Amino acid sequence: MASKYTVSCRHCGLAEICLPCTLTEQEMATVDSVIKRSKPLQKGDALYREGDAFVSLYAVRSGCFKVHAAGGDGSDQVIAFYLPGEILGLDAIDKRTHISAASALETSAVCEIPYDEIERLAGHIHNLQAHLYRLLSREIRIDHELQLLLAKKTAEERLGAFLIGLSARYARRQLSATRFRLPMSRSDIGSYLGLAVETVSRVLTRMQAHGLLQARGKELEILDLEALCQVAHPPPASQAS
Amino acid sequence: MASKYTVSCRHCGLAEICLPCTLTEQEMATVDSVIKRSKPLQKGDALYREGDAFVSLYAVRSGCFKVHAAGGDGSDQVIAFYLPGEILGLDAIDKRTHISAASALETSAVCEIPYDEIERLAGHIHNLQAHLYRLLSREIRIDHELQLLLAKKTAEERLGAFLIGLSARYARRQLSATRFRLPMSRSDIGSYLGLAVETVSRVLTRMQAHGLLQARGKELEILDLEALCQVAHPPPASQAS
DNA sequence: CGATTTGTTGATCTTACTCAATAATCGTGG
DNA sequence: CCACGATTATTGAGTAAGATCAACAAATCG
Repeated sequence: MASKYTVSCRHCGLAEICLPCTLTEQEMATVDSVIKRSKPLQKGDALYREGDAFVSLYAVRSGCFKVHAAGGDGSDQVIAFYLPGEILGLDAIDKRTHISAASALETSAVCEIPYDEIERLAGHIHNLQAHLYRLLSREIRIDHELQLLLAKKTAEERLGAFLIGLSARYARRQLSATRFRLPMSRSDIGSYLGLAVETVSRVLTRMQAHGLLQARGKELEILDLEALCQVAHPPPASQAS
Repeated sequence: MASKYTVSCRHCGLAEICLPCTLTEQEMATVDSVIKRSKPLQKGDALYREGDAFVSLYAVRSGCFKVHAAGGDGSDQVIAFYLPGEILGLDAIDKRTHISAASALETSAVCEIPYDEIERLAGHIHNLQAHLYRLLSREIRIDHELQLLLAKKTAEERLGAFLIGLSARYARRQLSATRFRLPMSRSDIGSYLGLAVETVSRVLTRMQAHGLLQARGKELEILDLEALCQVAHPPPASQAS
């Protein structure tokens, strides 16, 4: 008899968050048995560094991580943010080496998923195999969506789309879609979106002035999600004033 | 006895191009048997469209494809280019729907890899399973590298890095790294790199004036790969004049 | 061979970057 | 707990890079 579960240790409480997959009780227990619960990381701690050997995937249990890599010019470019229920390290499977670093943005905890073991299990459990393919595919899809976001020309569009995306991710976790804490700094956001810190700050101020949101430090409240979507997705060749 | 082969139909002649994987002769034959050779597509033809049901992955056999999606503002944003030996459609596995379209940039041919069948085979052939994970992981890695490229501020850096990347991909196929045809239009390049067509044209002209390359229409010759790398990877806080 | 698309070049303007100064927040130790 | 320094965020002024608009040239295609 198959029941709805999730690929992640059950003690993590991530059941509703990861992609749902259908495994039997026994299969689920087998998967659980290879997943380790790691000790928490403090703000700024590295989960892994550029060049580290790839051993495990990590499921964020709590907190938030940024994945970042050194750009050619010495700057540290943010590639992605990971919230609870999301999986880090998928880009390292191929080369068996981390090409980017992952750092905690606040006190965070992860589940460690030793890759060789989960891959071995996938050979026996077909639904697990299919689940992992979907997980990787989803990451690719998200990356492609980000490219669309970054193609948006104005700073308002980028930041708007970014905030809407964050909101949706919190909502998926049953948290408020309109009131949350930005775990990352303005400069992380800027790096991620290809904008200067000052521009991020200015755009937030401007959005606030227009009554779209309320930002006090890292606390954010979206006051007009509708209008924010308008800003992020401008209707073809027309400005709604 | 296992021998070195590649996941792709043998009649495609892609043996050196795709990720190498170790399969027995018999396993290789089984994989080959599910892969179909499709009829060629003409320039502008769609391999699949946004919203199409996902059925197969496609290995580019000859020619070139662009993957593109409608941005919020109605524009058609280029997400990626695929050259022979590269696999299209990996972003659609999760949702079973293509979220972007793929179009031939010139007369092209593909091998069709029915996903359900290859996934089923992966359940039996462990090396194939692992190979597919690496394939997906590589796509994620490439996307992350692109993000680093797009974070590069100036048009020169982006275009330089783009051309170097293309050069490397041609070189991997045993073709000239310094003399090749750009299969895509200037406006495709601009869309991909987040630049206006005019900027792409101007930067190419400028690079030509500096003796870095020779561009006549779609024909490109890199005259000074060393210097082009300098342009793409500017040394920290110093301008080489 | 003419029509249409694609590419180049020029002039102008806007956006976001840079530099700079100030303000708020955070973390730490007295 | 509060004061201190350090980091992070905001705001302002000036500038530069690239977008846009426009005209023209070249290539492609039927």
